Amino acid sequence: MLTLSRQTDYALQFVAALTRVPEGASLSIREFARQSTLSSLFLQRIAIRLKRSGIVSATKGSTGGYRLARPAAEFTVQDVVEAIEGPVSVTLCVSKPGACAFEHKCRTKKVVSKINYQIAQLLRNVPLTELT
Amino acid sequence: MLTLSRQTDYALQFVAALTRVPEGASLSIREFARQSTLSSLFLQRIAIRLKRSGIVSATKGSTGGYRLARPAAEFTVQDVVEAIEGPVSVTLCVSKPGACAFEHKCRTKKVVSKINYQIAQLLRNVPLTELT
DNA sequence: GCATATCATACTGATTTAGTATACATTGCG
DNA sequence: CGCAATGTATACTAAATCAGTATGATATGC
Repeated sequence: MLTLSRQTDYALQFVAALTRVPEGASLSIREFARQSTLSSLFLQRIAIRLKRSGIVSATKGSTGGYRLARPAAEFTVQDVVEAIEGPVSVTLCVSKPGACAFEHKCRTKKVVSKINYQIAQLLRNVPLTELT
Repeated sequence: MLTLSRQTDYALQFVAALTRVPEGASLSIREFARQSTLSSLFLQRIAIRLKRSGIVSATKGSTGGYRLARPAAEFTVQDVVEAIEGPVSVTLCVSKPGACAFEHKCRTKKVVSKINYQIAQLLRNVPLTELT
């Protein structure tokens, strides 16, 4: 339905909060959950995906938490979306060539691919600094 | 997941075929299903939505079928998407103000709204003539 | 009258997604 | 050391969405 999953939505909220964390400090899931009234259990899975994608880094222990792995200006909304949902793919045929039996005589694929590319590009033009 | 439903995909295929129907002629669901190997039952629901949105018009009877309600240049991909899925809404808060309890202290809404608008605008820039 | 269209509604099964539960591992600090 | 706070991992459940099907009604041309 051309909509971002709630996980991605929450991920953006979380990352937005991280852009405000001072250098050297960190933000724990519990603390962010308290601020945002989102489920901390749910946020955990999201944070881990962000970590695996290299957007945030984490430290364990009682004073630990998450912080951006690099300055906010170096990441874009596209990075966050891709970390949670995988590559933008408006239709199946864009991401999985051969998945559609009708592909060889399909007249819309070219246009759809172009739209897909433009949407990804659009997301790439929004750096995380805009979320602050 | 930022993806179009299969219904929308099929709707675009169908509309693309309609752009090639000569003035005065029409294309039946059955005939199009034969060409495209898509389910004709499934296509029916889609065609009806397109009709309700004024994109296509229909005539019943044995020589009936569908045709574009106006020239292809006057419709865009956005019209088709909206006919099937409703207004583009990247997150809930864009289409239903008040649905999110966190809305008043949300830091991402502004950016997300902008992205939403840009995506809709992008789709509006693709006339159906490009599907031919 | 019959074949071929569109139109309307309802149902089912599969897939995805949100959200929860539980256990484990690491770190800081008294 | 021992405890509390943190992240990490996996598995599960319930709700929502979506694809696809079935059936019947209504209109039209020949």
